[in-house]
Amino acid sequence: MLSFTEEINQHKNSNSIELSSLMKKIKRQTFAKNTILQNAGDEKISLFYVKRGLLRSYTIDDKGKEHIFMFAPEGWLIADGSINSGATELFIDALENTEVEVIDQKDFLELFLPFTALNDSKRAEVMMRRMAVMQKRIIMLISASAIERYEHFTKTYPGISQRVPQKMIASYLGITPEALSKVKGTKARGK
Amino acid sequence: MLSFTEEINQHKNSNSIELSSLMKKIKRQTFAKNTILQNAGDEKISLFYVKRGLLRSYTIDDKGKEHIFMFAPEGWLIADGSINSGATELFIDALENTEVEVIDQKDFLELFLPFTALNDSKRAEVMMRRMAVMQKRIIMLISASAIERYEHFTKTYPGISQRVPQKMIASYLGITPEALSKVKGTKARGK
DNA sequence: TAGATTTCTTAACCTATATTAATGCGAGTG
DNA sequence: CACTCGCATTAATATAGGTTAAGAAATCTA
Repeated sequence: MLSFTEEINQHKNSNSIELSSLMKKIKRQTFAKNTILQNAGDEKISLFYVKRGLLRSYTIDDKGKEHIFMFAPEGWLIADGSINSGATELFIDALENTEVEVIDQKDFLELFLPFTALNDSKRAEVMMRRMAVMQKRIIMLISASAIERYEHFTKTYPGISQRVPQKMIASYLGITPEALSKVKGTKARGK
Repeated sequence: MLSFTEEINQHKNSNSIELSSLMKKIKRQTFAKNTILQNAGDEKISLFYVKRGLLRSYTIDDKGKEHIFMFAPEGWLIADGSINSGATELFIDALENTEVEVIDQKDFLELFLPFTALNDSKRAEVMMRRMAVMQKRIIMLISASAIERYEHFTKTYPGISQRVPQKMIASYLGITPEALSKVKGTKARGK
């Protein structure tokens, strides 16, 4: 996927006033490892495009347990999809020193999307691809065993298993770190 | 949500030639209970708007087991979100005698979306709402117990638990019918 | 580098859910 | 109405994964 600024630069045809005012809405920021970019309950929803590094989004349940919703390595877009009560439900933080482009959800919807050529069927396609990924994950979660989930993860995020702690992968899969460790061990030994 | 035709009728401002050619793309059909509307592997992806009745979408795994992805009662839109290899991955069938409006995905993307006023930020909002629902379900699946999942289901589909067999609800939740029966029983007795 | 801290692994034990099977109920069909 | 057949329930048993705990390995930090 292209970053926000790259996407905009593809459409220089438009007048430069509109273009530069949109460009001002996009901030480039760097965050140190372990920095929190968004807290659940924040009223401003932002979209982050990862240029370098690694982010994750997650919830914390009543018992204080984290549940990772997604990871976002280079080239990924990450944001809280929830729009209830206008506030966010997910935390987003940096698992590595990370460089991002940021845009407000409001600006994204009102300025960015209408500006780019994506405001035709291509834009719907991008979102449908995203929904396809979620559909696959839901089906996996209702049907697959721990080891099958792990294998699904490695396909979805190639090369990421070396960059994040296993306990976070377990959290993403909806199992405990101990269960993941066990299941990986027995699988390796079984070969 | 509005049906396809209702959506179109909101935009009579456009010229009537374009409007009537679009209208021709939308078919109204009725399907008897237990009829299959779409098989996994079908090359034509259709979108179904349910005017009356009840549909569901589901996969069948290697062991022949069904996994229900979603239900679609009156007012819901149902379609296979997967776009891999241009073919569908889900089955869609009728749980009741059902009346729908149907449109091809291709026509939906190329004609319907550009036609309606939804081709601005509103359209993105509709899809974001959909993604928010999926986000909630994923978080529920990685974090909630059987009974919590059931309660989440009754909130998502109020009034539907009386219209579908329990074993299908169990399938939607990713648990066995026996487990759902037990868990409901102990909960009722526990009160 | 040493020490502290976090993460991973292993193991013993526990619990929720799966599996299998038997029974009874209810809806659909002749 | 009688006969299926699919569905729900219950129970006995099995198992995957959870919990707890402790030590080993890796990573961070001074």
